[in-house]
Amino acid sequence: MSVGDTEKSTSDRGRLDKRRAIVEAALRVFARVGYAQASLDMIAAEAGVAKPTIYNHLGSKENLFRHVMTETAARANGKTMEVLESFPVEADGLRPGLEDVAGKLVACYTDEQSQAVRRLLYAEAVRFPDLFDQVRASGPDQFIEALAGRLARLANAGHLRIEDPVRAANQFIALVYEELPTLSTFGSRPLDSRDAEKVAVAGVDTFLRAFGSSGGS
Amino acid sequence: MSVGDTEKSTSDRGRLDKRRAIVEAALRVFARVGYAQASLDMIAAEAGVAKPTIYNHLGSKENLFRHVMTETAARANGKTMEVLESFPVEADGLRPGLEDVAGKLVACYTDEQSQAVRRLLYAEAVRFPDLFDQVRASGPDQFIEALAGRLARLANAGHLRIEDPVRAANQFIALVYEELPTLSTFGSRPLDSRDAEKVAVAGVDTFLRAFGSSGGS
DNA sequence: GTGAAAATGAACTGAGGAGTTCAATTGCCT
DNA sequence: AGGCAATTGAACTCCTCAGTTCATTTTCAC
Repeated sequence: MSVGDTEKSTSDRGRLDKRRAIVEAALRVFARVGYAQASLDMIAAEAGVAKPTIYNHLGSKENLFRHVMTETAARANGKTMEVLESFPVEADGLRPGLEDVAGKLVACYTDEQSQAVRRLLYAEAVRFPDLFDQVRASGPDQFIEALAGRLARLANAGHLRIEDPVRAANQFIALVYEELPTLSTFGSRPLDSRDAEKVAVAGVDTFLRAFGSSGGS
Repeated sequence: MSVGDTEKSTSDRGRLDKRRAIVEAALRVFARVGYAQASLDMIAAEAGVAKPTIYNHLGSKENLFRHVMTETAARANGKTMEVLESFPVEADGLRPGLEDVAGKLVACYTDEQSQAVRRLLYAEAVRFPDLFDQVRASGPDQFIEALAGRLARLANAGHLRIEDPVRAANQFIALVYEELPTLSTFGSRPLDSRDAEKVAVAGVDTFLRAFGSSGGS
């Protein structure tokens, strides 16, 4: 019966909206109960859609999962790469600049969808090893390279003392994220944002103690 | 559902060799295919045991999984704690001492069973959140405390400049493990031990650049 | 309006697996 | 050798769930 469609935003409503609703609902359900425990009836109910519609759009449970993962990961990775746009390029304001970047990275990392995808990828790494590789290649690997480039520029200008930029990039990430995964039980537990901020600042501090060229401050 | 367990679950019931065979086989099967995909028929076959024997010993699939996880985790955690026994206590030989510890920690981390347990815990964190907490509390959390204590002693003797030993301990771990999880696709891929060793040495180097009190080297 | 494409719901199939039962057998202890 | 507990295998119950079918209804484009 007449759905009282509150939103008929654009032209192509029927099919595309259903598809988006399905994908979004699927992410929520997968994140909540895991791949194996998620039934298509659950997802259909959560999306407000009939089960055959899911098959019309996405073919199979496995394919739906792949779509959800790659799509969400791509969005999350995009946001992470954007963080580098505010990466400091001069010695002036280096520390606050790095702290800013670190804080934003932590925010990206602790983003709900981002954590959900990561957790699901780890969880299903046995079942979908190719998915894991694909997402990592298009995300973290590229990010590390980009970050290494920024660090190398700073080192080149004499603002940091770094021999191996890729390694330094990895260590920057490691220090900034530090124990976030354990703190949040891999995303299955909320994380206090003040704690996260402290970890990020402390990570930057240690990074600068190790790699800073001037006094450090 | 099942029974009032008088909870002599661990021993007493049935033959010991059978029980051990079951638990060992279960770990292998769970690690290979994951919890949901592991059927008790598979495990029974792998253990060379009849299916009812599993129920005789361990009651249910869920209980079997819990036993396997806690038991294996306890063994792995024990080995990790042992590493601290060789932790350096003097400035003399500090760097090689730390490199030795770091190398041993990486070895513990990359141990096959240890990785399997970690992967399974992450994978099933949604289904068994309490298991995750339990294992972490009896393992990593205690280890961090112990490591912080050792670092604090070194700092107190003036061999390191550390304000917050717990944070320094977390950062030590973060630097030493660095990107091991991603390198090995969370344990689902073999890891070159020379790479791992390099990561550990580089981690110690950065740690000492940040926290060392003398020249460092 | 009208018709085609899409969505719906409900019922159905088939596979796979947890957990149980039981009569027959094996292993162990004395 | 006798006896008891543990083990075995096979068949069986029950349930969940992916994926399908189809007749009916909704949606949208023209």
